[in-house]
Amino acid sequence: MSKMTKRERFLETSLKLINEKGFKATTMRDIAHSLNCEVANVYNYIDSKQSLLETYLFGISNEFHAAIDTIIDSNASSEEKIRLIIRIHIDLMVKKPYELALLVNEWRNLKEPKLSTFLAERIVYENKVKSVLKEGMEAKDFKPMDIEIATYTFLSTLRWLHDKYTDLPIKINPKEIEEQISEFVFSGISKK
Amino acid sequence: MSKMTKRERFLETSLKLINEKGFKATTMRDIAHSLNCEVANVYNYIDSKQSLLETYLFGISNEFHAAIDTIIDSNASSEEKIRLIIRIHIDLMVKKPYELALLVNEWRNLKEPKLSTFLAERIVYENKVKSVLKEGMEAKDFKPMDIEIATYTFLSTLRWLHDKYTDLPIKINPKEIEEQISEFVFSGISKK
DNA sequence: TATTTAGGTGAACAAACGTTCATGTAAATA
DNA sequence: TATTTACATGAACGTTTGTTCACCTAAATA
Repeated sequence: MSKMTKRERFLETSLKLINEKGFKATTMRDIAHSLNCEVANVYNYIDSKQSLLETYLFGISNEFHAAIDTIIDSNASSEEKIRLIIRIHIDLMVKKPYELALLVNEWRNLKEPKLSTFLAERIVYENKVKSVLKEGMEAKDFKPMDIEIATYTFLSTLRWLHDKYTDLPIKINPKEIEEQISEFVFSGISKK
Repeated sequence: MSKMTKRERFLETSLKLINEKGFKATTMRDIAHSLNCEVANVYNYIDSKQSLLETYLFGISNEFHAAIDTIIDSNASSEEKIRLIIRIHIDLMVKKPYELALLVNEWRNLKEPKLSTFLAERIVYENKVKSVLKEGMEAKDFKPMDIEIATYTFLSTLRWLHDKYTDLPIKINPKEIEEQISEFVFSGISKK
């Protein structure tokens, strides 16, 4: 399907552009220019600028949900579940760093009612993580913590990845990152 | 100084607006409207929309630098320095949550050469944190870690604060957050 | 009193924006 | 061969944008 290929090339190009300049600052003419065509042509591939953003954001959001659901439904231990959550974040960063960066930086540009849908999905995701931490606390695998603070702090440890991964030409070793972050999350920086 | 008061009221109002809608999405007419005046009047307080952003960003950036310099120049232990860095981040979140949110979300909208200046300052800040972690590793206070990953992971644990603090009407207890995050950073979530 | 200053107005500007339209071409399909 | 399809164009649209201008008013200052 030559259309599919072309459309995907278009999606990839505009994705990088939006990442560099931000969604609002990227104009349809910018996108056209980096594809060596005229503005009007862009509308052969996409309905509107807004739907472009929606495609990216809900696409990557769904991937996160699919991945975490598999983990939660498994019968792994709480610790193992947290390790797996770390892994899927790093996997997705390697496979789709630009989509991930968009997820963090550009969701504000969604309009209602899509914005509310997106935020609701995000809360659901956070709650899934929260449930794993809670489970682990109740099983005494994890220490007693404020569950809200622990959830946000934990998720934050994974939120800088895309930044370094989209910028650097030299890619950091994902396995190394996974080990280092897991170690950080489970036992911190202090020498015991 | 009635001008100072008025100008500060103007700065505060536009700061919140920009946080809600994003810098690009906030128009000068939006700002005027939320001040119950006309657009032209806004230019009595500020040179341009761009300089408005610069004022905020470099203002809060300077505060972070001033604070961390005091810590680094002290003769506290590495662990104590990290604890103090956590504290200043939380202090600033309490005092200036909106400026902090801007620092995280809107720096992309700076234009050259201010953008480069800002990014250079940020790298300097990260390097200051890095030096504390390195110092602690060499003194065997901290475990052996990849210094880059440790720095970014540590700083990330502090980067979600503003989000919750600007949104919620009920403020979380800063002292509690400080303790929880310190515990997370130094010894992780595992029950030892 | 005369004058500077702080605060405020409405209209207008040139530029940039997302989007549409009528039209064209070359290849794939029927 | 006839027709659909994918890809492409340039001009134009209505809006919105940041910013400027000439002008106004009331209070503080000289």
